[in-house]
Amino acid sequence: MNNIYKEIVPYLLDWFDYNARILPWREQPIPYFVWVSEIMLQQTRVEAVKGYFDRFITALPDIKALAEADEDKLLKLWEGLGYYNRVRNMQKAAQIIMKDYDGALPADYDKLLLLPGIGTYTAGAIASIAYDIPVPVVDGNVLRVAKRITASYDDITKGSVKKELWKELYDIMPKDRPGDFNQSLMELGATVCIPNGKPFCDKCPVVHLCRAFHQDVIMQLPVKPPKKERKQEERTILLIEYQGKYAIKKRAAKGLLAGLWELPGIDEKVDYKKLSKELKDGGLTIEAIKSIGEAKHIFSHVEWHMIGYHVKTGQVPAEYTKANSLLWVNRKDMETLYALPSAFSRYISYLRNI
DNA sequence: AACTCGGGGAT
DNA sequence: ATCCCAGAGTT
Repeated sequence: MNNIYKEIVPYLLDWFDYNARILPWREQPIPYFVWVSEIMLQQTRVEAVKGYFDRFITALPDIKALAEADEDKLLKLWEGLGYYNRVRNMQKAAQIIMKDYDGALPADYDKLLLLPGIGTYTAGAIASIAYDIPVPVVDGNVLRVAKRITASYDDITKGSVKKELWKELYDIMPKDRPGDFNQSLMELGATVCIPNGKPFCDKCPVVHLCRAFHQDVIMQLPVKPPKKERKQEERTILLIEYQGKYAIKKRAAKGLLAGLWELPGIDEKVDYKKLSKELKDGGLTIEAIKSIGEAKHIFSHVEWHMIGYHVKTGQVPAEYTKANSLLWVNRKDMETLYALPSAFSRYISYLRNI
């Protein structure tokens, strides 16, 4: 077997010894800490995670605390990180670990893989970093570095390509330092062999082995197919004020921003007149309606184009509150107790400045 | 295999 | 405005 990746191992380990970033979750490789950090890091940059990790493990210092945590508290700790099913799945896994594994993450790649929210990447990361088990990780960084080193034009979004790379790396894993090797590949991808912009090949410890560098095709790799366009959606966002409190609403348990809180609204853009009619039909007594501007929020595959209104009411029938499953909260509670995603930030900040 | 699921920083 | 990020689950 002629595996090109075997040659990079010593260079990457030596490089990692001197160039590893100092990160909060690297201070102690406690399995729970590794797990939390790896879940947070899924599709999320290191810089974004830094502000969340310490707060999370301080609030929920161990697996037992995570398993027993209140859902609103959990979501509030995750607010802004996105992909909220990550934290819900992590809690489900924590409950399974309490029940089946006596409160400790299993030191076994296949058992890790069975837990909710832990796929091939995260199982490999926990196994190698926390338990020194020689299994590889294949994330976006590893794919990019690997395809450049081999000057391969494989479509890295294909499962077969990821699977093949996993096997090739599995065969050359250094048994003494699997976690460091995996992290060195990702670290190289994040800091030297970067995705956007020109990589710093002059600082690369394996440039002498890099086929893309020698063929001068670095910027053409890795190969990914173009993504499809985002769906456009229009919404009206309402800041309904009643006796100094404002209405919020819990989103559906499935779909976008599942289970998070939101400002109530309408699934289309309505003008002053139509809004006025809709509210009156609902039984509200309106004292004033003020337009509070338009806003756009871009998700991965959807765009919201919003128009907002501040509605002051003199009377809200209990019927209306119930029919729309609203919760009335003051400004402070809205910001501190309930996870309101940043899609609404423009209107939340309007409220803050009243 | 294709879709869904967030948010933000760099370019 | 576009890309992509220490991906996983569902369809």
